[in-house]
Amino acid sequence: MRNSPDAVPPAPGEGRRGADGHLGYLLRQAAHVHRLRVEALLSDLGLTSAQFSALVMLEAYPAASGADLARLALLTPQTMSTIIANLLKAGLVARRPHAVHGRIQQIALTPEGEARLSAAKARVYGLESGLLAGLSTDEETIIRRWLAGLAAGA
Amino acid sequence: MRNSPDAVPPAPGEGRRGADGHLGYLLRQAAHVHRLRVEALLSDLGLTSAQFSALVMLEAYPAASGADLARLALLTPQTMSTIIANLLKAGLVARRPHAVHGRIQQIALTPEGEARLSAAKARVYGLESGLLAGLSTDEETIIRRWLAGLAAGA
DNA sequence: AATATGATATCAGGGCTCTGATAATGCGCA
DNA sequence: TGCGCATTATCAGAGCCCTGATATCATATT
Repeated sequence: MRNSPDAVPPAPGEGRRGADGHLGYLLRQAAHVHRLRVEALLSDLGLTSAQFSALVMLEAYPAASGADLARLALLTPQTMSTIIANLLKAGLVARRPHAVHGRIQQIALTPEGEARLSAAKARVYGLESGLLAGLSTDEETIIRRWLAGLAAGA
Repeated sequence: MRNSPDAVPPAPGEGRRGADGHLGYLLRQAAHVHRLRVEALLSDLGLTSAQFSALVMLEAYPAASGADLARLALLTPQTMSTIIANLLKAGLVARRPHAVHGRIQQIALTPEGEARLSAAKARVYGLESGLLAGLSTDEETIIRRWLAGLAAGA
């Protein structure tokens, strides 16, 4: 503490803030730090982490609706709607009404969106190797299974 | 997809959304799902995940300043400031000026804040065991080390 | 055919998180 | 003494994420 020299906080990596802290707390911090890294990497492309995820999904599932994307990302339709709105404003995606279902708006990448996504993927996926640094394949498998189980609601 | 039967998305846990997806993506989803669980658990106490974290730190480091708490949580002072503002509004913490340093505001739990925190901790730490379900101690150590390394900026 | 149900989209509002900018305080050094 | 630097707090603005409520459209039920 800067203001109370009698209660010195441990540095990250020490005490309960380190590997013996609460697992939920560690998970939160790790995801937070990783998200900050991704956003720093993408900031000059004018993309946020959430926008990048949406573009990746849109590339994999073209002509998806907002509700489709929300389901894929485990987000609410309202949240996805604001992300899409920002991508629309930036001209990275476009919408057109569904040919049959009058209410549905299909969303697609624009050429500019594809270009931006391509540049972003090269950078972000470069972080992936850093995430694996120092891990054996067995360890990687353990971690992957644990994370996937959590994400699937286990 | 509900609107395009020709492009069926995998369920969570299948395909690239499962354990063979991108590690950064898995990390994000896992932390997201866990945060939702914590907030569902705490909603009737009127606490968010961020507020709970702040209260835990305040209990461990009494009379910390907003800047201190921000450092502990790896958040910006501005972010911590809004969290504190909401805790103040709810009467769970109180502030008083530092005895020597005129600018610093020291923050402390109120009795109501302590009571609320105590109830919340019992619930949240109960989730911890679920996070460990099916893991050997070796596996747990691997996961802990990986998360802590990431959070520490490795 | 009329109604009920479910899916989609959107409005409103609140909390979390960031960046950028501003102001006040305390400390070190010329 | 006085100036500059670091720290603290705060204002402003933007994006993400949630809950709750509403309106539109499609389909299934009666």
